[in-house]
Amino acid sequence: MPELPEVEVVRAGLAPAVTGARIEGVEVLDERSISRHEGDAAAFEAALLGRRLGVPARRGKFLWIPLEPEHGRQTTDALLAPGAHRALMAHLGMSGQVLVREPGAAADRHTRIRILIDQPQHGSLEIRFADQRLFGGLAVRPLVVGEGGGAVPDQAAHIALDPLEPAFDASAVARRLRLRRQGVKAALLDQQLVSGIGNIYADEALWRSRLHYATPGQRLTQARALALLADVRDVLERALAEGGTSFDAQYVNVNGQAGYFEHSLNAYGRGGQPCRRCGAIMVREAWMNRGSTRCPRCQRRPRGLA
DNA sequence: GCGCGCACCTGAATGC
DNA sequence: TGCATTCAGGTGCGCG
Repeated sequence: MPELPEVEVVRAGLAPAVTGARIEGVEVLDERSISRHEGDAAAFEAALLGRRLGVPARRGKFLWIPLEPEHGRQTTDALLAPGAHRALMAHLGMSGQVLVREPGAAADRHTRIRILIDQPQHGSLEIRFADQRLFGGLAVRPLVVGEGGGAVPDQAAHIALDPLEPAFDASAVARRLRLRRQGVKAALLDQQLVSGIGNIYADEALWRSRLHYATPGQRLTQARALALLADVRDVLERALAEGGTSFDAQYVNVNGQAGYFEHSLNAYGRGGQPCRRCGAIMVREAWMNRGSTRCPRCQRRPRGLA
């Protein structure tokens, strides 16, 4: 599942291939993959055709490529003031992939959108958005001022800074976390508190911090909350260094290659296996319509919780 | 405002 | 062998 490290690997892979490129063709094969776009496939294609792409950017699990300003072109987008900037926004959802291929390369399974570009250094390339479960998608969205002051697509304006952004204020996030009555795992997955964390890295960070997922944020000291956020950052950085996690082959980089962090996972997907710290058998429990894996010895349920 | 449950969606795995 | 069911989970929305 693509979380922050996987999306960052995709962003970094896209940067040399798309920066400065001109869009020569757009083909929407499945309109469900542009459900976040306001308009039909024809409108999506018209919004991109002939535009030049800027440097890909990311916040949490949202990825976008700014479209360079249109000089002398009249916009028909009611959301957009004349001269304002827009971006091609991507969210990978559960199974989205952004692939860079040579034109005419063999078909990729579940390809939903094809974008043909001409890049000054690399010539003609095809960007493919493939998505099995259709939770992800592409959209052309106006850029607005997001948290921290930078430009983000309007649909990501509510998304908090992620732990790898220079402006991320761990002390402030820890204070907000400690106001929550909800369990720490639910808080970590709240993209309006801290972005980029999904089920895999939440389980990994909680294992490192020896915290049960249901521990209320209110029960954490500031030091414990800061230590948890440090563990979150550490696990994200390590996963990024290993090219991300390709647990069920739903994530690959822009060249279609899997990451290696699956081999370094200590919690997610290890139910029934011994804890790498204490040897107790890890348990996988139903939690919030998902699964959550923990060590019953290292990550005990807090006293007083059902 | 917060916390929780649910719909969306497909294909692999499992059960009968 | 074939059909039905279960499971995976990020996001947005509705309800209490």
